[in-house]
Amino acid sequence: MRCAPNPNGPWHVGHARMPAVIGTYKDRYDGWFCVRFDDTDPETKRPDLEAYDAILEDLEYLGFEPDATYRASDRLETYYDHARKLIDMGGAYTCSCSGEEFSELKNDGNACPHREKDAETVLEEFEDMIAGVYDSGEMVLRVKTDIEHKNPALRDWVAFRMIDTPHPREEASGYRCWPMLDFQSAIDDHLIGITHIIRGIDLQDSAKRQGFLYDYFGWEYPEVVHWGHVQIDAYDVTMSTSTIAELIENGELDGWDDPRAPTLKSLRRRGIRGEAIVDAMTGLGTSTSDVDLAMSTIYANNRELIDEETDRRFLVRDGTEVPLGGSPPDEANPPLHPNHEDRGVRGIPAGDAVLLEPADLPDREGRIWLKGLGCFRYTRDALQYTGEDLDVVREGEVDVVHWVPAAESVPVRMRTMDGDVSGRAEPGVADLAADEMVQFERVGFARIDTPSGEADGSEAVLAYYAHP
RNA sequence: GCUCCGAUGGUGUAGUCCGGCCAAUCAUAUUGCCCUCUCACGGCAAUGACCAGGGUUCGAAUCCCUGUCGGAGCACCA
Repeated sequence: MRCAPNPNGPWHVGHARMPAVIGTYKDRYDGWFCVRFDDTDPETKRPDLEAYDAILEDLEYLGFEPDATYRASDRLETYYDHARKLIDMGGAYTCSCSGEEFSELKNDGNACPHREKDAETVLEEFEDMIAGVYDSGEMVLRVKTDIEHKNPALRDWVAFRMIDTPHPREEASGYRCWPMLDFQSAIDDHLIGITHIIRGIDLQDSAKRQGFLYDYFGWEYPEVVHWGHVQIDAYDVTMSTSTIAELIENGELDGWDDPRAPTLKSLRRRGIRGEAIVDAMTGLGTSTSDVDLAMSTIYANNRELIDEETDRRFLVRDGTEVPLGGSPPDEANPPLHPNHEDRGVRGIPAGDAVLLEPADLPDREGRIWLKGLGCFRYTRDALQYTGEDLDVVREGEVDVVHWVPAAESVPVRMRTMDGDVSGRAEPGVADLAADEMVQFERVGFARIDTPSGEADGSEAVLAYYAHP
């Protein structure tokens, strides 16, 4: 099987579907899969030189390693050779009709005058195309199919056209005569030995178009499955590489890994495992109708992967400072993980005042349980320690909330899909290393991106929010 | 206009080929209860779907027709 991306940027979440499915099938049925960059349009779908590696990196993040990697732009001579053979068989002709002219003839089921040229002339003109004698738009090579075919989309389609703009890859920059996807892909799929093709419904007619080529060459066409488009809820930004690139260009997004961007790099930075995405994608199956993937499915998968191994911490967002009174304990020692007492506890000094999330501030004379510390009554703008037993929590009389000391907490900047959040975390968070995951209790899972003091000019720990 | 394709709960999916075991599977989401010093994890429960209408049949989610809705192609894009 193959994954044939157009290298025009790093992958968005939807791109994960192809490797997820074919990679999973490969593992299940002892198969083989390659990545083939279909970079045969240096102009309208101009490849981005950095995208080749970016895509391979995204693939690695998802947990797959291709058995081989190809670039169509390395293989022009192969395509030319097959075109020559096709011309010899009388299966193609050079055509200088304008797109409009031809389209009109074609829609009426009429052949253009160039269709009946003899193979020799066609070959000569094709060699001129390769030599770059023509300018863009002057000449194309068409595959002779059936000009009266009931589906107009299949009638005498273009196999090669002239493009004046040089290819961005230096190795391919000399070519001017480029194959269209249907020709390139058809030849490659056979030569590479692809047995099964999965592609989008936008390419529904491709197999039928390419079938004419396979018939000329006497080849057998691979099995094809078409699937619909995937949409993902939870994002304001469209899943389109060019749209995302534009938003980055004009500064609305910080980059491909901005948490608001629906890209794999973004999910990766938030600490979501590739496996969680792959499982969600394979769960979509391969139906031909369009599907909506709920981000909550990816989150649920990820939570299952990381919950047991992720330690707990406190983070208070936009904290309100409240003084403490009544001689509470000096320090709280909640466990690092409630299901794993053996991992030990964290030490959180209480100090004279704490920060609470505004929504957690109790009503006047109301009681609240600061987790790990004890029960307090909110009186005269201060929290007075009541010394009550944990039973008040067990009885459900008092709500348990998270908190941090006002003095000894560490500043945190947490980037989320909905914008940045600033807050303060318990002291231990300052010692966490980059890439560690934490669960901020009652807030959610997050990935430590940059430890305190390491970010440029910032004392704050930089974290990326993953999900609840 | 011409040509393809599709339609199962909020979302995804199984079942459709070879009609009965489907008063429809599983997951996720939502709600409630239990557990818990987290609104995490875990346990239990509830809500919730075969696009519509005809036909064939003893019997239709499954086969046929029509309609409705949705998607795609008819590019010198991929």
